[in-house]
This record gives sequence, structure tokens and C-alpha cells, in this order.
Amino acid sequence: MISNDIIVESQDFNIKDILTCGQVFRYELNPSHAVVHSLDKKAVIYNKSDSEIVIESEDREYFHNYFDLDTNYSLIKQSLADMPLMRDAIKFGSGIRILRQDAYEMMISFIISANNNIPRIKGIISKLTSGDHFPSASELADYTLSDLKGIGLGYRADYLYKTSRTLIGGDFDMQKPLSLDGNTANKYLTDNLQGVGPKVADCILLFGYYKMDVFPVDTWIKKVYNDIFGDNLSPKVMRNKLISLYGDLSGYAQQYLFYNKREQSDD
DNA sequence: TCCCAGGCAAGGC
DNA sequence: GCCTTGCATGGG
Repeated sequence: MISNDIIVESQDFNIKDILTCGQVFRYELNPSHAVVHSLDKKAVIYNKSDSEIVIESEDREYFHNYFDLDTNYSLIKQSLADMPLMRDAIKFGSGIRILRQDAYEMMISFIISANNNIPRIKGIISKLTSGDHFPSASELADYTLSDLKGIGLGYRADYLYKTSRTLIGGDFDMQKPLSLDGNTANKYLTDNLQGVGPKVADCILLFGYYKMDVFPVDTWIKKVYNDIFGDNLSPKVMRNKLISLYGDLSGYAQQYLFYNKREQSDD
């Protein structure tokens, strides 16, 4: 019997960095191991030795792709190292990888994330899922508005109510963003999905469509930007300046910067 | 009590 | 186009 386990070198792979850098909400981080959920699939991750990590699951191929194991993060970090602000951030989050998550799950998760904090986001998503099952769009559409409000969504209940219906309505093309550049894809999402603005759209594109020419600007990135450059620009201008700075590596750069700032600011 | 959290929609200009 | 305002909820 062939094992489904994946063995990964720990060089560019750190469980805590990957799970707590803000890209994924359905995980548990334990001293001895971690568990991560993607749609209805689950993987258990643990350190086998100082140099090796094991990923256990029932779907080796899925999680090979999910953990982006065909991308060389040493090269990415090398390319970013000489760019502004990056050196400390890369050192701090050296084990980050951008997970290739499901686009639909990212839509739901990041609609919930708007003007919200991470523990609460995790709690709400946890209430939406039953066991390991993440609700499909049509299952979400079966919830009444008061059902959704009852799990603490607040005004975001209306966003999920409407967006779930858009997604099952047939006019929205889930594959469309794949063929578009970052800016055009961002517009496609914000034009069609309730509760998806520029920032949430960039998160969906980065984590759900693996597009690197986007730069989610949230409160933490604003702090980073203002710390360094001092000027208080609009999120849109800030985003465009950052993308022109980091180019096709913007998505990676954003995660290192976000993780660094947020963790260093913990009380 | 006020401020904040991976912001967005709507309305006014 | 840009700018302002209101917004549910829970934690500090």
C-alpha cells in the first residue's frame, strides 16, 4: 500500500508561519501537530525531524497543490530581498507559503473578514461549517437572513445572503478571474459580488486564484505604509504604488509584510 | 465609554 | 471619479 503522506523539507515550510499569516481560517495549531481544512478535505501536519515535515491526508495530490509545493520559495525570497521593506519581513516569516485555496471558500471567508478581527472570523466560519463540511453555495442559500444573523455575521449576513444566490444563479463565472489580470479580475469580482470590495477582492484573487499582481491593503498594510512613507494616501493609490514597487511578486510581498506587522504588534 | 478589527455599500458632490 | 457616513458584533 502506497502512503499518502507527503514529506517536505523545512527549509521554506513553517507550519505556524503558513497557518497564522492570515490567509487561512480553518485550522488548529497544536504543540505536536496542526490540522487544516480546505472545503471538505483535511490534512494533519507535523514535524518529523528538524529538517522534515509530514503532511498526512487522504488526498496527496490535492494537498501537494494546496501547499504550493511546486513553487521555489527560496528563489522568491531571494528576488524580494533587495526590495524596500522586505528584509526583516522575509526573515520573520521565512516559512510562509501562499496556499492554493478554493476560490469559493475564499469568497465566503473574506466577505466575513470585512471590518472584523481574526478570532471572530474564525468563530463565525466555524459556526458555518458542520464537522468538516464547508457549506456549498446552494446550502448557504438555504439559510434565511435571520439564520445568518444568528451566527454573529452582523451586517455581513446580507452580503452572504445575496452573494450565495449570485453564485448559484448561473450568470457568474467562477473561472473568469483566471483569464484576467489583477485589476480587471478585481473589477469583475467587485461588480458582481455583494460584500466584495477592492480589498476583499484582492484577497480572493491572491488566496483563491493565486494571482500575484494584486495587493490587499488593509489596516495593517496601511500601518506599514504610513510607518515608512509617512503620507496618508487612499487605499487605492497605496495599492497601485505597492504593486508598481513589487510587480509580479506583490502577492508574496504583501503576505510577508502583513504577517510581520501583525505579529510584531501583538500585545 | 470609546476604539478597533484583513471594509463595504450607498449617497452626495 | 472621490469623499463621507452608517454599519453588527465582540474584545480590549
